Amino acid sequence: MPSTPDPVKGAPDWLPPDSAAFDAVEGAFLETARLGGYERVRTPVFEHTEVFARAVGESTDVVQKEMYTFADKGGRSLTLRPEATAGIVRAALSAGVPRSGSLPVKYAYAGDCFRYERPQAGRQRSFSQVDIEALGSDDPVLDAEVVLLGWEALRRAGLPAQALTLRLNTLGDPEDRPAYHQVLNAYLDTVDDLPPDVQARQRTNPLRAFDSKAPRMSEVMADAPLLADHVSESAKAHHARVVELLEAEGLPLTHDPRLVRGLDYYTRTTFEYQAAGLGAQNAVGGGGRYDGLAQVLGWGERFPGIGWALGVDRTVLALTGSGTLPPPRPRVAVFVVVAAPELAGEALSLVSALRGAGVATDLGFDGRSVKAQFKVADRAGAARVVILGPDEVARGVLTVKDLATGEQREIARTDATRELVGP
RNA sequence: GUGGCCGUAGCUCAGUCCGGUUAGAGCGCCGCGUUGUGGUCGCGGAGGUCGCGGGUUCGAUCCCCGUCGGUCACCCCA
Repeated sequence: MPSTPDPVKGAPDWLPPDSAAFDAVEGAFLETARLGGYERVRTPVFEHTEVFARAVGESTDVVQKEMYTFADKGGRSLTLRPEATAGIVRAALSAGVPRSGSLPVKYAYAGDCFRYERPQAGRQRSFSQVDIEALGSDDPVLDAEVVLLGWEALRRAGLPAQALTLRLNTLGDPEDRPAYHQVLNAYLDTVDDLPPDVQARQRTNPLRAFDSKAPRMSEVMADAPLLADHVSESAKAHHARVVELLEAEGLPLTHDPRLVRGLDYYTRTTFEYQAAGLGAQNAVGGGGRYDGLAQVLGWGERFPGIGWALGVDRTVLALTGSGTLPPPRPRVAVFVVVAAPELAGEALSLVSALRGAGVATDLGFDGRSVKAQFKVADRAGAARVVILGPDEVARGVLTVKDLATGEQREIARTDATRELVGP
């Protein structure tokens, strides 16, 4: 017995009517980016593995256990992107953008990313996000703009403000890290029952101790020295300016000194948007500044940047949970009922002419009864049905029925496009 | 990678605890009630290897073991 293949674990399909919600959310995000002057970029879904290993960081979970890495037939190690920023920055560097254009450049991106994780509510192995990246400026005004745009994008997608939380933190500069790591490790060494995973991270990236959700660790970390208290004066001033600007805009900021993102490239400003009604995975978006990323990727000079990623799937989920999904639009405006099978060719010509005039139009197939075709028209959400039968053809007319009112009239065949355009 | 819960019609589920002749419901789908007319209503119909494999039994959707899949959570992130 032949059997159809199952979908790949964690790789969701989007079919109607759900796909309409997906498009609406992605569209709202991209439109917000466009209004902010961000231009669309596309980069490949795979990169050389080292792009992510270096950018995201060897010590991260993403690189250590979540990447789809494979060798191509030329023996290159390639990886399906687990996130978009690294590839976009790499593309900008490949094109010599730091030396060629007026800065900052503003990029927007939409597409799928891939991480090998156990799926759960709001988390899939193949997921879709929209990113914006502003490259080539370390102006705190830019930080504020980016954070603000993310908020507006989520609002435009339909999430009510009261369902959203915005968490903000600063991670300082890379140069601030070694001294702080010493302070933090000294503190952690005073704790005698550290969980093994935290002990392991102490060497590679002690900041990740803040990530641990072990009950014991929440007590421990409550008293831990905070990075925000050990950053340079310029980073502090930068953060203060960002906060000042965002508060002036009335954004409901939550200061979270323990917000440590799981990607190593973040510096200074980091933030996360959380939505209600999502289950355990409640972040619908996040981002931050990554002033050291270009250099990690081998660029010889400083090339700062900042951006966010918003989860499309997760936002659809949040909208579903809060019952604020917009109703899907009708599939077509006009439906042509073919009252006799031999008129199918004539019907196709009519449909084609209507489409040419910008009217979304479908027609009946399979020689089904007029009654059955009307049902299809109704389900398609058509406002009007055009009946094409032997009688109409003989007299050079069309019968047009308004499905909402039930009114029916005849029009001349030659007037079809003019009569059927519009409401 | 670890753990809880769950796999019965296209979908949502009942039945399984106390194994027993043709496995049910609602929705959806198809047709009929109009000889060319939808949404309501009525009637009829199609559709199921009860996830898969093995075991116990006279007999398994039901009990046992294994396996695969789904789901939620941990870890972590969008």
